Amino acid sequence: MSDATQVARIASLIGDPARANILSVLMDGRALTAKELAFVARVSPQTTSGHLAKLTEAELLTMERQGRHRYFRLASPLVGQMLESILAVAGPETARATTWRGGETLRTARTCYDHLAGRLGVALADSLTQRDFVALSADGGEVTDSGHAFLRDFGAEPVPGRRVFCRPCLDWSERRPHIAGRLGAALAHRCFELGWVARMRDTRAVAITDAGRQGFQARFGVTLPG
Amino acid sequence: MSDATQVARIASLIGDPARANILSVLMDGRALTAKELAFVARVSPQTTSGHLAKLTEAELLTMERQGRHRYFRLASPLVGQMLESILAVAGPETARATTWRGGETLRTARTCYDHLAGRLGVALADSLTQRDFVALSADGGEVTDSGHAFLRDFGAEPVPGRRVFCRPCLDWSERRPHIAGRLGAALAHRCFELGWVARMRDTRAVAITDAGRQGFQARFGVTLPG
DNA sequence: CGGATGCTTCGGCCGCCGCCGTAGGTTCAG
DNA sequence: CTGAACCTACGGCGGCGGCCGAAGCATCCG
Repeated sequence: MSDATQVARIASLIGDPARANILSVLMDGRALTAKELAFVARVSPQTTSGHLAKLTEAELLTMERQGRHRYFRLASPLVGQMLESILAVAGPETARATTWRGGETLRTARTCYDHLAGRLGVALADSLTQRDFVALSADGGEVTDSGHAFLRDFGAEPVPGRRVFCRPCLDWSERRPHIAGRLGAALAHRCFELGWVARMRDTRAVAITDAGRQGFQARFGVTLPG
Repeated sequence: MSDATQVARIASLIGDPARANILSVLMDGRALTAKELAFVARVSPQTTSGHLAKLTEAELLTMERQGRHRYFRLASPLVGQMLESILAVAGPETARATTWRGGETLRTARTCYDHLAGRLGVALADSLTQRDFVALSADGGEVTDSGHAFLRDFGAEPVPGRRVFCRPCLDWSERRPHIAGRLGAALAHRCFELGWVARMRDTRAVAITDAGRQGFQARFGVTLPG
């Protein structure tokens, strides 16, 4: 089976509006039940069940039983990365379209699978790059010695693992890279831990708290609009 | 309209096997005619025309008229990046092979339809241009008198035919033009004939031989890394 | 145990879309 | 001007696949 056939197989799965809704809402890395996903997909639970079976079969999602609930989440960061790259292509259209509820909030700060994106994510990447803590290239990134010290001090030392350490991820709304990979995940985790940002319901947008505004200014030199 | 709807719109376009074939074969940055694309898509020209219209409408492809031909290419590197990320999900083993094993080799030298591309292809174009053997413009190219003499001496006189004689082809990895058309084909053919380059299995990458390294240096003034 | 909840399977309906044949517009060669 | 090559527009056919109602398992609760 050729590469193109595989691409078509995956893309046709994402190409259905109901399934695209499901995948999009799972992009923040959370795990949701079939019923919740039926709601966001705006189709009946029966139909949703079929969609989820297909997505799981294709290894775009993973499922874990928990009592009588079934929780679904993206199978890997690769899937989130793929969705993000499709958004990057579809993005200009979205930007041209009328602003919808939450649009501006999403552009300010949101989660991208397990790291921070939007203006906040890009600003953090800029800050780290400008201070020579991180060197970003087209297809990878490295943390400098002083960068490691800064991260240790900040409390965001990435956990060891096989996953790529630091990777630039093109931001669909800002059209500039933010930091993904284990480093991106660690940064985001620490920001949530410090209460600098907080998840919002039913959206990937995150709220920046007052403490966050002060913290991002003090530690990263990033000034965010109040 | 939500971002998920946009994702579905783009993905459903890619989700058709014929269109996936078209996009995949264009991933190397070449521009192909509708007829050629009909062949790779394995559907009739009429059907292909419809597909190409949709892909162009969605700004995944761009089209330029050239006489009675219509050349199609990917609208931007973002589109190629998106396709790669889908491929990364579709076949981790396949993607790793293309990205890692062949990545650097592909960038160094590869075939683009029937001519040479990558750093080698761009370097040859630069050499011919700099010596006033070839004059490249945005939508075509001409060979000078001294250029014809050089080519005759080199043994790469293009065969007569209706096909475009000399055409700049934007190089996917280098983002600079290399030489396509009958001239590009003749050059590539002669390089293979001289044993300067050799095809590799299951990839568009080509290997540059030791004889090639010396030859490219002597005849074209092109120095290639060992 | 019986009812409620979460989820899946099955079956049938229906609309969308990919496909090609025919026909027509445009460009180029002789 | 004639014929050929390239591409597109239109119409009708056929099948894939999304959708829901009804029914069937699994799990939890009282």
